[in-house]
Amino acid sequence: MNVSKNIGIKEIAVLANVSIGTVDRVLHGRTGVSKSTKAKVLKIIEETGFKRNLMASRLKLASSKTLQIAVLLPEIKNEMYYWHHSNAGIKKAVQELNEQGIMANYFYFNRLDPKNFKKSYNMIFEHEIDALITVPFFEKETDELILKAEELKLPLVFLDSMLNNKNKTNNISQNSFKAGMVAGRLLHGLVGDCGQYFVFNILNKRGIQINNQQREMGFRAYFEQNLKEFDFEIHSINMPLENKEELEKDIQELLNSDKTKGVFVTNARSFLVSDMLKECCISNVNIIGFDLNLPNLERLKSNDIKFLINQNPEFQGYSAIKGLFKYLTEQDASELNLDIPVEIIIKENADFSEMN
Amino acid sequence: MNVSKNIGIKEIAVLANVSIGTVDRVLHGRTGVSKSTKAKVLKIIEETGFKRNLMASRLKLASSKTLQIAVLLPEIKNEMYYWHHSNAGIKKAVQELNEQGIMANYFYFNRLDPKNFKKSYNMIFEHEIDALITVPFFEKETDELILKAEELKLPLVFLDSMLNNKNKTNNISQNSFKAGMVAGRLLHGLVGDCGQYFVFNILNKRGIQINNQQREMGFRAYFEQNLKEFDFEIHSINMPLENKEELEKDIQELLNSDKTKGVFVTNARSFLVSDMLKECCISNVNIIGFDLNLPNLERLKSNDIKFLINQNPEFQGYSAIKGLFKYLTEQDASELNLDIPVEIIIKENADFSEMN
DNA sequence: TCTGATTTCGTTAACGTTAACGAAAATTTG
DNA sequence: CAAATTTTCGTTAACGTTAACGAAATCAGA
Repeated sequence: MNVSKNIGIKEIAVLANVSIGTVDRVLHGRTGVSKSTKAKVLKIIEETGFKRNLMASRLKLASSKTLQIAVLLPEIKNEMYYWHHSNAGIKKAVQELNEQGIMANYFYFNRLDPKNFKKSYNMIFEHEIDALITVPFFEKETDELILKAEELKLPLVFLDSMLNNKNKTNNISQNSFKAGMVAGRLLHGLVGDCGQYFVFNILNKRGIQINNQQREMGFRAYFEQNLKEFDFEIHSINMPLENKEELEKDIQELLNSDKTKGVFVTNARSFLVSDMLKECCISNVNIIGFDLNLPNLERLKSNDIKFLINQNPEFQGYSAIKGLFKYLTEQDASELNLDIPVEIIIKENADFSEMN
Repeated sequence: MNVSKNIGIKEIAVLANVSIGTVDRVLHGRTGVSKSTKAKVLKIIEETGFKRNLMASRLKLASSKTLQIAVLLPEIKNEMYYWHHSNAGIKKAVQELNEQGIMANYFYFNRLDPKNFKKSYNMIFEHEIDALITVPFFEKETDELILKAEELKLPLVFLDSMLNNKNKTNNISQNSFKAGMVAGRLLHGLVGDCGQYFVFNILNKRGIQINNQQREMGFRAYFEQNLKEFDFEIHSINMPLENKEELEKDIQELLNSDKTKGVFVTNARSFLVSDMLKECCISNVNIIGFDLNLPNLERLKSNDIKFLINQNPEFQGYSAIKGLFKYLTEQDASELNLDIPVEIIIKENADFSEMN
């Protein structure tokens, strides 16, 4: 059992023949140290593999300055809503790091109003913050935000990216294309080569999302890559949230056959599709959708939905805070980009405890 | 933006009209404080909701005593082997907590020799350790270990539990029955009601494991619960690792039909079954197995295995260290029992980066 | 060469917790 | 009731890092 005491700033100072103050100065790249002594200290640090003790560092610093993380998310209407989970993860991480001096400040924007998003982040910039966590909802406004953050040298992390950011930014999100591929294989396994396939894109007032497009592309890519003789069609159905009655006729026509049917719902509302198809008396249908919201979980439990894909929003939020903290305290940005696994949920491995 | 400074031991001392030394004494339940002052301090602590600053605590304590965690795992033969991943998770957590004063000491036992397991943990007990992480491989010896650890008041965490521990202990492991249920649904989805089902239990010198039995039970339970008219058979095949040639004949006979076949391999060697069936020219077969070892991943990539269930050994090891640290530093045992999710892996959401 | 400005650097008091040390108070003993 | 014990409690120096403060050394200008 080796017991190697970690080397500290004091030892470095002795070895380099300087004071701890000087070591601290070079560690933080502060001014006031000559080139030669800087080199000397750096050499010793290199040789000894010294890493500063973060816990001592945070103990000292947390008392004078707590890191302020701004969080800008869509308005949360419903306790069980998707963003509620992102928030929960953020809160959990902040709780864990609380004594180390970090705080989250929550802001919300109207999910249908780009202007409001812009106004919100401009308002945030008037406060003194150290980083911003948000969501790339609106293409143009997001680009502007990226530029502005760069200008202000403000770390920026996006959750649930729906945009192909041209500028490289920090993204913690699931690869939607990959998720579509997963959905493809799962549905294909259930439905087989002789079935019918449908992609349901549910449209809200903002139209179809890039995320959903990517998911559909991945879904189609699965079939193209895995079935040489691809002689059956995948129907895309764009379903507006309102006046879906007129759609129901088309659906009756399209889906009313004896064939096994596979339905891929590219967003979180697969329960709506499930209910609609049930109402239309469509049978022999296998549905796969996204996100573990309450109504989806109910349909999973009742076997009306076969698969759900989890984006783990709680983990996304949690990771964003942890990653930012690491970046702000260690200048280590490695945890600011995360590819959230495509988690496959069925009735047997689902956690229904939130339903009770 | 509220900025609430955390209350400290000093404030408690002032409020209770005692010195910080006394506050520290009641915080640690040490002797030397009268009943009345103890009550007084406790009351203030309660009222203020004071939580001691762990980072300051660890800063002080890490210098005088680093926590020693003993890790006793089966001998690791192969870099890619299952236990290698447990080890990697343990190492990662220890790395993260290094400066807070924690160390892991690794020990290995012969996987086929219960005596050696016992000898190993007895040897470990001669060292000064603060906790032990191990694996419940052998029923009798594990029970003895549990008793001994209780006696020594030594925290004990089991990874990959294969035993129904009568004594309550700390387990970080996947629910094997549930995993079997998951396998049941996934295979049933692919194979349907008209197929044939097989459970392969691969036997090594130690015979069949309780884990594997539980998995089979879960698998069968799925079908019993979900198919009212359950008129087809699930064949169990016990396959010894050596002289499997004689088995091949039986298998030829059993599996040689046009029907779609579903094969559930209850341990990590599904690649062996896959290869064997291929050799026997059995077609139309769907295999599901456990663990993301290299040969399994290769068969997943080549579509010879359809599903793999991940037990996330790395996460298990990681969580064991983190949980023990929390317990040893905060007396909070809540993270010492973990139900590892049944993670479903298919070709599209697998991480093949370790194959390269 | 002397003054003043500037750069370089060492000293020190914190951050909140811990526990050793010893002083004071309370209790027991003869 | 004084001496000896025992119990209760306050003081203090750490843990490793930070940054303010000011001293010493170097440099610039006349």
